[in-house]
Amino acid sequence: MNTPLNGPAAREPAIRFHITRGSGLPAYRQLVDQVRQALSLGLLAAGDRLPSVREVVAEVTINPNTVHRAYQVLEADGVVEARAGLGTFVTSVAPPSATPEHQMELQEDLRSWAERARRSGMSAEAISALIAVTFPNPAHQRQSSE
Amino acid sequence: MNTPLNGPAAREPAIRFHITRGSGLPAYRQLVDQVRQALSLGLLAAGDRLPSVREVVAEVTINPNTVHRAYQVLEADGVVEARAGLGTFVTSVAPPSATPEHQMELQEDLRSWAERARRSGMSAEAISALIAVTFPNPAHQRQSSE
Amino acid sequence: MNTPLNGPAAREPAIRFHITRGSGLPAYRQLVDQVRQALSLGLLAAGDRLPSVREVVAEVTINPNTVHRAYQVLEADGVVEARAGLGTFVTSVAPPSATPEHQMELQEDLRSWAERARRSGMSAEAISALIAVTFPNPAHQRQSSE
Amino acid sequence: MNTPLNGPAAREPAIRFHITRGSGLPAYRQLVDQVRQALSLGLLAAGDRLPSVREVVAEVTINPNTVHRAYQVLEADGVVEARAGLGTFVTSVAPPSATPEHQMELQEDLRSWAERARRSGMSAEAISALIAVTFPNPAHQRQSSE
DNA sequence: GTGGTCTAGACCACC
DNA sequence: GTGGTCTAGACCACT
Repeated sequence: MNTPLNGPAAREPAIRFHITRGSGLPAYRQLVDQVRQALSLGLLAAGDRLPSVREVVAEVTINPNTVHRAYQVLEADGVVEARAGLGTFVTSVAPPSATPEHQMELQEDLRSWAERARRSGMSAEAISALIAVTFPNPAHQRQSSE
Repeated sequence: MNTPLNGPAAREPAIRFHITRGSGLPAYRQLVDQVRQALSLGLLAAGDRLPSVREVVAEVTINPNTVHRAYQVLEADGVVEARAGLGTFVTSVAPPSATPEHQMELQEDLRSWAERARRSGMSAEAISALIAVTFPNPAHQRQSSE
Repeated sequence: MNTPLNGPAAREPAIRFHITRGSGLPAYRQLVDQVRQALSLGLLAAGDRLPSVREVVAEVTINPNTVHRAYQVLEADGVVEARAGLGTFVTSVAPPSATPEHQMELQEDLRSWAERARRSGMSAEAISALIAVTFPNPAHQRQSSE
Repeated sequence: MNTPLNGPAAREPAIRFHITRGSGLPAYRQLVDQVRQALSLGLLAAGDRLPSVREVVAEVTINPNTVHRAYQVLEADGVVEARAGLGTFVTSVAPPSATPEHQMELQEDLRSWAERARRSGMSAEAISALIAVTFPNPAHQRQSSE
């Protein structure tokens, strides 16, 4: 759990969003996916507060309605809960994963794998493609409603 | 060229498509991405013929217009060339990549990496998330053309 | 920019389209050509907003999809940029051309040339044909993109 | 009239075709238009023989059926007449136009006009656009069936 | 048979 | 309101 204290605006958000415009993925969906990813990696835990709509808008240049919609989807899926005047809070418990240390280790292994691939002549596109081919149906491709 | 033999209708298509409905990615975009991925992995080469629109339709249950749209995007990007009455052909040369053997080796390494991750307690979602976090802006997220 | 004043809905579109049904040229292509012509004549400049799809539909009696297709081609060629909820905007800078006054002068010369041709017995068809023969490959006959 | 002699294959064709692939205009339509233009300029006259389908195919890389179709359209419009074993011959009389000398003079004037336009900074595209704007509905944009 | 264009209409995402 | 995607189906052009 990530220091779940009280007081409305007292701490900085537990997650920072980013939108990739070029991708075909709708913006609201990118936000939803990022929350879910952070959850499954333990970067976000029950009780954590999502940044307010305004904070997100200030950060990523997006329409407030779009952020709001993403939060609604997450709430409908039972992942977060909006509390009037306080903000939006994670409610679902993160599924057990590897320890943060182990995850970092795995991430390092993945990076060095990519480095090897690049040294053997593969472009960034090719490496991406190889990953896509190896894991044909990644988890982020599911529908909403868990 | 990959399969330069036989008469026009004698050889099977150089690529087979698949659509993931649940993903937020538009179907036509998935087709486009799959062609580009195949190209960057050397699975598709200049001169190869893409399956006809009708063949794709028969295979993946999608509207002909949607397939056509994907092919149009690829043509606008200079990746393929459509010739009425003949079909749609790859024109762009694949950038040099690793040898097929080396690619298979790398793919095997990637699979065993994922296996290790899973054994250390990570769910498929978590593994996907870890990959997404490690490679923030994969190549397939670019916009078309300039 | 041509008309940089006023609020969003206050100014009239920077270009008006017209479709010639009888010509063999596809409608979407006529729209594309008209935008590019206006651009090369300086009638349209970076920042200008094209009429919305619905506006065009109301003006020329054409299917929204066809207009959309034209705008898509222009976007793929980097000429315009579509922003959902806002409209479609010219992005490419017009190449330097003659001054508007000079262009009007040249146009006047061209008109009087045609008048002379007509007085010497040539029909409108013949004059058209003479122009076509004199400029065999006009710019509007190019393919899109690379 | 352009030396209308006899004997099937004895003289060279009175017109040479060219196809612009990039243009949206269908190939058959380009052939039709070229015949009509030549006619209205007096380059083709009643009795002249069009090149045979084979000759056209050898010249412009096009499917025989497409050439055939163009000739059929012209025949349906009463412009030409196919005579079995002999070829296709122009039947319609050319409308009166300017004398060849006068036409050449006018063409020269047009060329020098374009030269002036170019010297004042206009690109080839801009010149094309200016012509298109000045003559909004050129004759070649009519439907078939005179 | 191939690709290409157009219409019609529904539904989604974004501002 | 804006643009974007998809379906359905008709018709055309080309080989």
